Amino acid sequence: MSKRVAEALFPHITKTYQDYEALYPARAEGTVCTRFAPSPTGFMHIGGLYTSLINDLFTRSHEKGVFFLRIEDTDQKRIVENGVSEIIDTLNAFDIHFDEGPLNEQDDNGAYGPYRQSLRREIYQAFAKYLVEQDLAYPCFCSEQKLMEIRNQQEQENALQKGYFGKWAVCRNLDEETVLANLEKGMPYVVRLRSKGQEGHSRVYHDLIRGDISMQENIIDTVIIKSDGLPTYHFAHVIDDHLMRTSDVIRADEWIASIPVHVEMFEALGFPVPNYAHLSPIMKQEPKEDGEGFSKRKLSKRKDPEARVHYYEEIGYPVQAVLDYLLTISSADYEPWREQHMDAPIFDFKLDLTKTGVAGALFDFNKLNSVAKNRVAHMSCEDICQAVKVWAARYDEKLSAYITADPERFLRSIHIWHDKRLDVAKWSDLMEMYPYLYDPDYVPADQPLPEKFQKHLEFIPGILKDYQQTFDYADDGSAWFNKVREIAPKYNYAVKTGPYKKHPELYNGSIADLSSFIRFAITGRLNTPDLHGIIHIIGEEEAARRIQKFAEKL
RNA sequence: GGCCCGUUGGUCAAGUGGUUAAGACAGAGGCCUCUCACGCCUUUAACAUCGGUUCGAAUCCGGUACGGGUCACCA
Repeated sequence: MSKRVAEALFPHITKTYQDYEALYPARAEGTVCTRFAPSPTGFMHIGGLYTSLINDLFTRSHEKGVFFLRIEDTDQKRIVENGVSEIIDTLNAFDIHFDEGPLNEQDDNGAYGPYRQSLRREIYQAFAKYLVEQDLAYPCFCSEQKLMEIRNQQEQENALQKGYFGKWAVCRNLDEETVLANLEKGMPYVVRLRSKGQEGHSRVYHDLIRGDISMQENIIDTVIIKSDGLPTYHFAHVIDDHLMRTSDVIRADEWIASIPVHVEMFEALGFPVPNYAHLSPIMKQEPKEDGEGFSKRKLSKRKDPEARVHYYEEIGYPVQAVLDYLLTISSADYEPWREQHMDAPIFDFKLDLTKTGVAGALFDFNKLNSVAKNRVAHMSCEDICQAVKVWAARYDEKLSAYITADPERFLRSIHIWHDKRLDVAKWSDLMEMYPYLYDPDYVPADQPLPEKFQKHLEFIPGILKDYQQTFDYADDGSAWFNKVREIAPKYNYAVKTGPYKKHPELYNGSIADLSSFIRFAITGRLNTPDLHGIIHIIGEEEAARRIQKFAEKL
C-alpha cells in the first residue's frame, strides 16, 4: 500500500533491511558493547570526558567488551573544523581509548562503520524506506510556520500534551495521491514515525542506574529524517546502536525523557532494545539572580572554565588525578578502592553502575585539589619530573627553560616540595608557590616587608651578617640549623620556642623569628619548605646574593 | 504548565525497618615543630517538610516544598 510512497521518497535506495542486517552481524555471544557518541562541536566538555570514562570502565569491567566511538555529525550547522580530532586527542590525553571508531578526520577502524553519521545517510534512509513501506512512517509536508502555528494553538488551548500527534498530525492521514502529487511538485518534507502509542498509556522502562521508571508511552510522530535527508538524533541512535550491536547505552540523563520514543522505534523496526543507563551531570552552584540563596545548574562551557576538559591540561592537573576525581564524586565505592590500590590502573576498578550517583554532583575544587595532591604525592620524583617537563614545554616557557637548563637540578628541587608534603596539586602551582626556586626574575627583596619584622628591625642586619659569616655550604641540614641557633643568644633571641612562649618578655624574639629573617631574605616568603634544601637548589652564590640584597634594602 | 527524576552536615557520600546516622574534602582547636606543610589527636555540622503504615522509619506509602531534566527538522 505504501510501497509507492516509499519508492517515490527513496528511489535511489536499493539496499534493504536484510542487506544491512547481514552486513553487520551480531557480536560474539556475551559481548558487552558500549559507545561514546559526541557531536564534533568544538572543545570537549568535562561531562563528555566523564561519560566516556564511565563507558570505558563499564566495558572493561566485563569479560568481553567492545567500546567504540561514533561521531554524531547530523547537524551540519554546528559542525566545527577538526572537531573529530579534537575529541580523539582529548580523550587519548586522558587515557580513554576506543576499540573501534574514527582515528582522525578521515579514517575509521572497525567492522561496524562508518562511524560518522554523516557517512551513513543511505543506511538511515534504507530503514526509513522500510518503515514507510510498512506504513510505520510517513512523509510530512508541514512547513516551519505551520508547525509554529500548531504550537501556538496548543499553547492557547493550554493543551497538556504538546507536539505532533493525533489531530495535530495533519500529514499523518494524507492520502497516497496527495502525497505522491506533493512529492512530484518537489515540496520539501520530513519523514515522521507513525506512532502507535496511546495517550494515557503508561509503561515501565528500565534504567541500569535509576531502576524502573514509569512513563507514558510515546505518542508523538517524531521526525526521523530531516528535510536535508539526514536523520534526527533519535533515529540515528536507534539505527546505529542496533547495527553496531551496542548492548548498553550509557549517556547523559537529559535523554531519559526520550526513552519512550527510542523504545518505540526499536520495536517498530523489530530490533532488540539495548540496556539504558543515564548519568547525572556535573553541576555548579551559583547565586540566584534575585540574590536569594543558590541554585544548581549544569557546568557550562561558556560560563565556566572548569567545564572545558582542556582547562585541566592547561593548568597541569595530572591526568590520573582528574580521572580519580571524576569517579570519586560519581561512584560511591571508588574512593575506598583507590585508597587500597593507589598504584593500580584505573581500569582495574570494577564499575558498578548501580552505585553511581543519581543526584547530580556539585563540582568541588577542594576535593579535586585534595585528590590531586594525593596523586602527586604518590608519583615518584622522576615521574613528576617527566610530567612537568612535558607540561611546561607547552604551557610555561619560563619553567621549561629552567628545566632544560639543568634537568638534574630540577629533579632535586622536586624533593623539596614532594617528600612528605602535600603541597602541589597541579603543575602550574610550581611557579606560583615556589617562584624563589624556579623564576629567575623573582627578587625576594622586592617583596613587601612583613609587618611582624618591624619590632626586630634593629637586629636583623646583625643577624644576617653573623649568619653569613658562619654559613658553610657543605653543612648538612642539622649542622646548618645549629649554627643558626648559635646566633640567637647574642641578640637575646630564645634558642627554643618553648621558653619563649612561657616568658616572651625576657627576650627580643625567638629562634622562629630569627629563622624567618633568613627565610624571607632568601625566598621573600614567611612560609616555605625546608630552607636548607632550598639553599642547596638555588646555590651558594645566589643565596648569598639574595641576603646581601635584602640587607641592603634594610 | 504537563511528564520524569531527585532531596542525609558547606561539598561528595555510606546507609535498604531497630546504628551513639560511617567515611572523605572543607572548617575549628590542639600536639609535633625554625615557618609552612606532613603526621597524629580532638571537634563543629545532616536524614527538606507534613501526614500515614509499624511496637519501631533516614529506610515503606501519600501530600507539599525545593532542585534538576524534558516537552525542536539540536544533539
